[in-house]
Amino acid sequence: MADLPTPWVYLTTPIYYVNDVPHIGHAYTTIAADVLARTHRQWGAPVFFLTGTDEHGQKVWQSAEKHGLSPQVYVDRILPRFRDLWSRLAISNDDFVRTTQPRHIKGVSEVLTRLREKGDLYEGSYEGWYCLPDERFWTDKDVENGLCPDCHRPVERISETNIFFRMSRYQDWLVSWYESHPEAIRPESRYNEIMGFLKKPLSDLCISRPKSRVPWGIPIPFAPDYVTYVWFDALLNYVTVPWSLGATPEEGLSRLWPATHIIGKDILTTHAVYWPILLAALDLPPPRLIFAHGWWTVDGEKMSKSRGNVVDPGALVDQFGADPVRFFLLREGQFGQDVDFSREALINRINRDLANDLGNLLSRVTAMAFRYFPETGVARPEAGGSPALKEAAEALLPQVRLRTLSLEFHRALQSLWEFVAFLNRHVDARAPWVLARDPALREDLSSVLYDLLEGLRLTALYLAPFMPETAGKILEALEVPAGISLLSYETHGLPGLEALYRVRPSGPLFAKRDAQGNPLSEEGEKPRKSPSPAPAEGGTAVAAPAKDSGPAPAVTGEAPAPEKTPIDYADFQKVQLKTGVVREAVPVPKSKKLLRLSVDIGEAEPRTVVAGISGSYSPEELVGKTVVVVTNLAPATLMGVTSRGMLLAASTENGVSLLTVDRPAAPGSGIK
RNA sequence: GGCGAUGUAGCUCAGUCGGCAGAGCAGGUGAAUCAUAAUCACUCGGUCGGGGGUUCGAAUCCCUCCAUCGCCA
Repeated sequence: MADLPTPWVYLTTPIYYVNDVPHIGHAYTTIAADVLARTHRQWGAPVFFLTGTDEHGQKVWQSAEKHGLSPQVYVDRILPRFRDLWSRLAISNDDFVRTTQPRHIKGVSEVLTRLREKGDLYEGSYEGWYCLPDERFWTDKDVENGLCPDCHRPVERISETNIFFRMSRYQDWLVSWYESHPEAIRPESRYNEIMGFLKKPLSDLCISRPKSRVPWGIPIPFAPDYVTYVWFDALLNYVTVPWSLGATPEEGLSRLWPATHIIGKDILTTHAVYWPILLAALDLPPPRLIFAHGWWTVDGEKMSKSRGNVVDPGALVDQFGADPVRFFLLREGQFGQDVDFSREALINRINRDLANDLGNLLSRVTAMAFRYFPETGVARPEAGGSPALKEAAEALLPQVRLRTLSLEFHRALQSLWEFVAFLNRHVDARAPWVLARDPALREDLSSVLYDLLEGLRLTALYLAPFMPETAGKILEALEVPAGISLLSYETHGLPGLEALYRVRPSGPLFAKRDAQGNPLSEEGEKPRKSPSPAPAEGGTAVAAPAKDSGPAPAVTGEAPAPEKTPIDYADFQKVQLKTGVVREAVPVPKSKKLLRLSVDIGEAEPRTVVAGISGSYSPEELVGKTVVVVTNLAPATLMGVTSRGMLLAASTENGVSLLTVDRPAAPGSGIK
C-alpha cells in the first residue's frame, strides 16, 4: 500500500501553531524538509512541499481578545512571524496552508461527514480535570494537588458531552500494518516506542469542543453546538490541501499520496497512531514515512520560555545569514537525536568548515587560475582529469545524495566535506605555484587547476540543496553558466562538461567571526592583494614538480579518506610478497568468516594461511586460484589456527576481492 | 513501577559478522607560501561505565550492578 506508483514526492512539515514564537526547532524541521525537497527536485522528481500554520483553538481566541481583535484579524497579523521567516531561510515550499482558509475548512467538514456516515463517530460524555491554558484533559492520577502535571497551573473539573472517534476499531489493523512496514517510522527507536504504545488498548479520541467554551474553530456540520478540536483540525491539512488541488478531491490527492511527514519527536504519537487510523477510516493508505527528529538543547539545557533561552532563528539569520544557519543546524548533530546549540559551536562551524575549508579553497583556486591563465582560461585537458579526482567525485553520488535522501544530513555533509578536504590536499600535493615556475610544465599546471575547478563545481552542485545561495556564489565565481544541474552533469559524465573555466577572483565566501560572532577583517585596513596576472615566464625551476619528485597521494588513485604517510622504497621492500596457489580450503570451525587455506608458495610445504573471506568466497572456488601472499608477516593465531601469511584483497562494497595475477606465474614468484 | 535505549580520547560522536580501538574539534611539532594566518603532514591523548561469564580472542555476545535519557503509567 505504501508503494503506490506515484512519482511525486509529497513532503510536509507540521503546521505550526500561529500563536507560538518561532524557535530553532521550527526552523530545524522546515529546513530539513526543504533540503529533501530541493534534493529531489535537483534530480528530477516532481515535489510538493507543504508547510503552514495552525490557527484555531482556545489560545488564539484568548490572545485575540486580549488585543481587542477578531481572531481572524489577529492571526492575519501574526502570520508573518512564520511566513517571513521561511522566505528569509530560503525555504522553497510549494504551498502554504492556513487552517482558516476556506479550502481547509471545506475539507474538514467533508471528513467529518464521511466519518459520520461510516459510523465512526458517536456522542459521548466525558469527565475529567481540564487545564485551560494547555487545552487538555487529565485523569485523577495525572493531577497533583489540583495542578496540571505539565504546566503546574490549577485544573478544573469539567463534565461535558462531546463527539468521539472510534479509534479502537482500527488498532489491530495498525499493528499488523506496522509489523509489515517497520521502515514507516524513523528513527528505529521511535518505531519501537510506537509499537510499545500500541500494545495497550487505545481509547477513543475526543474530536470536538463545545462552542460555548471554545468558539474559535471549524463548525461540525451535523452538531451545531460544537467546533472541531484543534488537533484534529490541524492533522487534516495533509489531505485537505491536496483535495483542493485536483479536478476532483480524489484526483488531487491520489497524485500526491502517500506523504512523507517530517515532525519533531513531541508529536510522534499523534502522527504515528491517530493519523494513520484516521486515514484508514477515510479509506486512505498510511503515510510513506514519519520521521521524528530530536530537540535542540541550548548550552546543554532544555530550551524553554521560562528559562528564557529560546533561540530565535530570525536573529541568527540577521547576524550570520541563512546559509550558515541552515548548514549548522543540519551538520551539527544527527537528525533524529537531540542536539545542543551554542553560539560557540555555530561560530566554530562557520570559521572552520565554511570559511577555512570551503571558502579558502575557492579563494586559493580561483586566485591561481586567474593569475596563471588570465587570458586563455583553464581548458579541459585532452587526457581528461585526474583519476583520483574522478573516483572521489563519483563517491559523492552515493555518499551525499543517498544519505541526504535517507535523512542522514550530517553524514551527507560530512562526506561532502571529505571531498573538500580532498581538494585541499590535491592543491598541496600538486603545488600549482611550483608548476607555474617552469614554462615546460604549463600543461600540467592547467590540468591540475582544471581538476580543482571541476571539483569546486561539483561541490557547489551537491551543496546546493543545503546552501542554495552559497552554491550560486561558487558557480558564479567559476563563471559557470546558470541553469546547470546535476542532471546535465550525469548526462555528460566526468571529467566535466565545462570546456573552459574563465574565472575571476572574488571576495571571501564567508567572513570569519570572532567569539562574539562579529565579522573579522573586512574593514579595508588590509587591502586584498588581488592576484596580479603573471603568466609563468622563465622563472627558475627550483623544485621539480610534485609529480616527479615523490609520492603525490592525491594522484595515485587512492580513495580520498585515509591518506597514509609517504614511505621510502626501503620501507616498501620490507614487505615480502609472493604468488601462491591455493591447494586446500576449509572453513575454520565455529567461525563465520574465517577459512583455513593451504597455500603453495614454492616452499617445501604449503603454508597455512587463515583468511577472513568466507563471506566473499566459497572454499571450492578458491582451490587452484593464484593469490598474492605477504610471506614475512609475523604468525598470528586466529580461532586456534596459526596463520603464517596474509592474502591481499581489495575491499569492495560486497566484501572482498582477492588480488591475483594477470598471466600465469609459478608458485613463489616474487612481487615487486 | 512497566517497556526501551544509551554509556568509547578533554568535547561531539563512528566502530558492519567477535579478529591489532577510530574520526572531527581542541592540544603539540613541523612543512609549505597559492589562499580569508587559510592549508598540508606528523603527533599527544583510552581501565571502551563497574564486575562477572562464553570464547583461542569481547567495545562487540550473555548475566549483573551503577549512571543518564526516552515512551508509557
